[in-house]
Amino acid sequence: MDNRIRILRAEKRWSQAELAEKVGVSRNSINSVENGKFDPSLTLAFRIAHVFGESVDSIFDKTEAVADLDQ
Amino acid sequence: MDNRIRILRAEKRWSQAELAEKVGVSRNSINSVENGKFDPSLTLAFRIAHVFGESVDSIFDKTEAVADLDQ
DNA sequence: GCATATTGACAAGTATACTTGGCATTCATA
DNA sequence: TATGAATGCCAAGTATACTTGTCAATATGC
Repeated sequence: MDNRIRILRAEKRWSQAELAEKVGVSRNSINSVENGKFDPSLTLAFRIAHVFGESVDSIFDKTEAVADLDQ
Repeated sequence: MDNRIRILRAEKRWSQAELAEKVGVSRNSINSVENGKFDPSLTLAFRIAHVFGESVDSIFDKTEAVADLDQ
């Protein structure tokens, strides 16, 4: 799933390891989510949004998730 | 995780089975998410938000998810 | 009352998010 | 140089989202 994590992280000048520590997951998880290897849980999405002071909807791109829903 | 699915579903007069069919998961999954038995994936959260025409952040309550993040 | 729809719940299996640990590459800087 | 920080990636294990199938309890309509 596309997301703005890398950009937001650059603005804050946080490494993947720093972000991982802030939201309480492993660096590998941040790396995998950031690179679209797998989607975060809703809980992790909320935690990432929280530390950046943004909404889940503004950080993660729902396009692929809802692509097949429109009648 | 607290959420407004039951209320939104009542407004639309959709059964759990109807909502499940719309978002492409089993009725058991909707029932479990609605009753807080487990949290939805971010993808499912987006799909639920989409069929109700709302945002993920407005439907799901992030309070528990971010409870331990504030320094 | 009777039939049907809806919901809550459980068990067992599958898919996937997430962990730990490690290794290679790149970049900055001493 | 060389040393460390940051990133990408892989493998194997654990945790949990989600499925199918089923049953009981409750509501709703005839």
